[in-house]
Amino acid sequence: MPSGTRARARAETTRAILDEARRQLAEQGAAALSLRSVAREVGMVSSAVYRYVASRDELLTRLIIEAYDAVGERAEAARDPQAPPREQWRAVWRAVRAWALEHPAEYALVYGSPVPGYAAPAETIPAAGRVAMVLAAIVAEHGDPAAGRDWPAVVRADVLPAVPPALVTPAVGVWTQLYGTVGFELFGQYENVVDDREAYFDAVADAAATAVGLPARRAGRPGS
Amino acid sequence: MPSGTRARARAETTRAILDEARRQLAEQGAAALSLRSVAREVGMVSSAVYRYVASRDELLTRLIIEAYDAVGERAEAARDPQAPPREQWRAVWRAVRAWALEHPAEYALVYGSPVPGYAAPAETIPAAGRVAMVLAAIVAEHGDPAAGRDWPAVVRADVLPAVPPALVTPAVGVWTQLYGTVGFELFGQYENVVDDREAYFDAVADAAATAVGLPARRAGRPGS
DNA sequence: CCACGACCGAGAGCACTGCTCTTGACGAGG
DNA sequence: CCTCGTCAAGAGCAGTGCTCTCGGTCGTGG
Repeated sequence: MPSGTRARARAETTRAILDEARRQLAEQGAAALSLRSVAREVGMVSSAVYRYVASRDELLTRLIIEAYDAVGERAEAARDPQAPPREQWRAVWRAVRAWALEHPAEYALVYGSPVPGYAAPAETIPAAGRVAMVLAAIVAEHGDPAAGRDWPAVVRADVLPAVPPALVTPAVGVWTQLYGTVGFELFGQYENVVDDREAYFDAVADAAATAVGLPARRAGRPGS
Repeated sequence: MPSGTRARARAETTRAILDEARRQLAEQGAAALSLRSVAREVGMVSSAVYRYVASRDELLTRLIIEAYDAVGERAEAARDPQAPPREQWRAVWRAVRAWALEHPAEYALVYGSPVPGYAAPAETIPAAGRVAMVLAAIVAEHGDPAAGRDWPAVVRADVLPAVPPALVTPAVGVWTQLYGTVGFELFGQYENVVDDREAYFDAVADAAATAVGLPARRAGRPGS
């Protein structure tokens, strides 16, 4: 049985290491993250942090999971199930974009090109799907299957069980578009191209909503 | 005036360095690219390569430009201006995907998250636009401006002068979608999600063609 | 209550990296 | 022919990930 005192101290040190690592990640990016400098900042010698983190890769894995969870939480919090479908949709999209703009290095770590020699381990998978699940829930509840009639069924049916089969493929498409758009903005591809980034992003989100058959915004108030 | 013999030897050594660097990039990714190991493989000592390449960053910059040019060339070659618009479109999309699948590390270098501390210098800009120009040419020639009526005008009009103003914003959107889709496939996001990658990709390409108002594929032969 | 043993931090060390500076040789141009 | 620019080589600095060993400390089982 863990000792209590011992375990608490250990948890605190681990937290300090992870926090400092995330700080450095945010400031200089993933490749510049050095175990030695984390150790220095935390006040240990480099070999000591290996008692808490097996390797630099494992440190990155932990940061990846925390990042997935953070953006997933934001997306979940942004969704108001009472609001009209398209408003829910836009809120979630905006939440992902906002988080990405606030945490560019973490976003790059998670959705950018993988660090060479590093393959995302299996334990990242559940955390990775949280945003997708939020979007899928909106599609499942309000999507019109007719919107998917031009799409072939090339996606595994079981990945989004709640979504009407006809909408699964376009849903994957718009999921891709969300991250593609955020990534392009974040990595500077829209520099000197897109003027009003917010308006552009909202327009893409709206087109995506249409692609998965969310009902058009009504002029009157909903529920009439 | 350059000496001729001298200049030729210099050009050959430079090529050997760049080739070996690209080989290592392809095998182990950008972060694993080491100037020292390039030097070893080329048969020089590490300090000697600094006569040809100012720094590791400059080496990466050169590789980026070569990669942009390679994929741009492929895209240009894939387009047959005589073919029906949607066929041109699909051929270019497929060319980009094929190149990316053949050169994943180079694709990641160019379109993935930027290497930290590294800002793409200005000399990469012209090469970067080649694929976009090919797609823009198709849109300019065959796109129906009516397809852009739901899009706000939030993109600088001068980036794609040949494209009808109403289509500029959706064109940027589908340009994003191309790289988002290729990137997701390449970086493993479609693992256990998308079964038939080719069919999925073609479907996305076709939806994109519709978004920029390319005429629907006719049943009869064109030109009747 | 106390000794044992798990745990932990420190330090040295290995192999590697990017980059700089100095030294010596070679060969093309004046 | 001889000078001077160009080039390869080597040593060296500061940094990295990671391993191993050595003492000390502190919680826990007897």
